[in-house]
Amino acid sequence: MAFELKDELDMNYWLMKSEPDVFGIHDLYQRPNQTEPWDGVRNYQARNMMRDAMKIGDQVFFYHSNCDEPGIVGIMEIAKEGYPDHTAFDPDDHHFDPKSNPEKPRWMMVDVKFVRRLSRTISLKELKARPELIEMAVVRPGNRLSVMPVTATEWEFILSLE
DNA sequence: GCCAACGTTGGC
DNA sequence: GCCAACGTTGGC
Repeated sequence: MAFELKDELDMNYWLMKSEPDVFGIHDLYQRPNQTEPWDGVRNYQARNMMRDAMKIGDQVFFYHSNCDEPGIVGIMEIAKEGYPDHTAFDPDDHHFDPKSNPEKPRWMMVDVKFVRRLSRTISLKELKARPELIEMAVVRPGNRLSVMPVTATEWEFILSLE
C-alpha cells in the first residue's frame, strides 16, 4: 500500500536561540522571502540536529537570548534542510573555522522561514515557573545549546500560554 | 585517554 | 559586568 502522509505525528518541533541585537525575529521578518540561513552554529550537538533531524516544514520557536527579556517571541519553519555552512570557509567571517573546508565541511545549517510572531513574549522566567516544562532543556540552568528539540506536548502547552 | 586550561554562552 | 556551566583543546 504505497501512500505517504505527512501529518502531525511526523512533525518535529524545535527551539532555536538568537541574540536580538545580532539577529532577531524582526530581522527575519524583513529578509527577502522572510527566509534566512541559520548560520554560525559551532556546536556538534546542534549541528547534528540540523544535519540529521530537521525536515522541511518542521516548526521552530524563535527564542531571544542574552537580552532584557529572554524568551520565545515567534514561530518559524524549516525551509531548507541541512547543508554546509559556508561562513566557516571565509577567513573574514566572524564564524570562520580553518578546520572546515568545502570538500569536507564541518558545520551545517538550515534555512528558516518566518511564520508569525507570538502575541506576546513568553519569557524564560515564565517557562521556568511551569511544572509542565520541568524537563525542557531551555529551562535547565546552564543550558547553552542554541538548537534543541521540543516535544509535541511542550509545543502545544507553550502555545496555550500565549 | 585523562584532565587542566581556556573560551563561550547567556542569565542575572 | 559577573560568573556558573560546560564544551573544546592540547599536553602528557
